[in-house]
Amino acid sequence: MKTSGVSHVILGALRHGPRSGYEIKQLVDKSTRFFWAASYAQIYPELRRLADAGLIVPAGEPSDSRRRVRYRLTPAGRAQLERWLRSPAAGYELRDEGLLKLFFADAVPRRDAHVLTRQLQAERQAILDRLREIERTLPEDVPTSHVDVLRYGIEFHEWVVAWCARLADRLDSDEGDAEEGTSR
Amino acid sequence: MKTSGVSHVILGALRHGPRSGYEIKQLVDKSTRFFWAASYAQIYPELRRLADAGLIVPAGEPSDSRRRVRYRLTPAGRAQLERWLRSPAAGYELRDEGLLKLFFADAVPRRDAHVLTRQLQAERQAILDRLREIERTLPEDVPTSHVDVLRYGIEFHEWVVAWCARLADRLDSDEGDAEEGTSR
DNA sequence: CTCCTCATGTAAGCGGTTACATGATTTA
DNA sequence: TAAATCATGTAACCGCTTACATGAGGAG
Repeated sequence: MKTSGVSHVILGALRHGPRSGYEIKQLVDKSTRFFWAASYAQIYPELRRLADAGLIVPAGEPSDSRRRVRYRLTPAGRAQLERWLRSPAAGYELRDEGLLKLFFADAVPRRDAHVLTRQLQAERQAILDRLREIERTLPEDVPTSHVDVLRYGIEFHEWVVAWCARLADRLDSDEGDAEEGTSR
Repeated sequence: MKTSGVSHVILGALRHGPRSGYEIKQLVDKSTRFFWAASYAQIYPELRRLADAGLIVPAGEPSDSRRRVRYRLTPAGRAQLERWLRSPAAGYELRDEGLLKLFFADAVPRRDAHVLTRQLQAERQAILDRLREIERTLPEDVPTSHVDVLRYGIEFHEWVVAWCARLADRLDSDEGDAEEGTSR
């Protein structure tokens, strides 16, 4: 079976015990969403495919009167997860409208570019705040690998906010130069 | 007309003079690709739509014996570009397989997690090298806004590489602890 | 009894990539 | 004259989002 994208999220989410599609979605929204999102419309059909391929099976556990199907990894599923983790490829895709605007910022007066930068800074600051909130309310039993990645997010956003501030200051101090357009 | 995504790239690419679809694609591949990619299959149809909407027009310039259509911004097109640049929204989307692997890294022994981190570091270092090469070979007349964004890319990747190195060192020094699985 | 959360799903559509098709012009 | 590059385009497909549908169980 060709695993890719959602498959790895699901396989990974099941690595420490059975989870349902709903629970996986919750996990994703609380954690991987920032660098790898997934929706129900991806998760549920993919659970089917993974089950058909024998990588996961419904865990026949005692149901607590909730209609719900939890899946667990089969040996084949765990092997697949480990194979993926050990494989070298690790693509990277970004769509950052803020950077795109900054890139074309010389189409508007310096003033506006300055405002633009401050807006970007504020947005990233808001994300940073949310990440810090997540860190504060982190349960005890969370794996270190999760903490590592969360710290990545926090420290990255700290860096971005500082970078925006630096750029904004520069755009501010140079004020008085030629307006409009050619800011080179 | 509903402008979004490619529209802004095109409008932005035309802000300093007429460009053809081919030239826009080249510009994208050399610069915005890292934070906003675009393919021919997006660019050419979008040029049509923008022209139909009156935001751009074919620049009837003296052709240098090349079959080619360059477009330039109409006043409406420039207004649209500036409106977008001044609008507050600036979405952000990331798909980072490296982080996803790190997130699930406690499914393999510490050794493998260490290797994984080093691989990630090497990949990001390679991107960093390419960005530095671009910076070295930057033409004179490039707008400062482009330089700013390139510097962002370079400094960001410097930060990432350092972060990976730190994590890898930690995974290395703790060696001797419990293998396999529960790395907390 | 009502509302909220739990829980599983699907249809339609959008944004994007990949692969292909075509031909002109320049360079070796 | 062959190969590379310039130049414009499209069809098929894929991954993903949005919106909707349905119903059960728990909370007030």
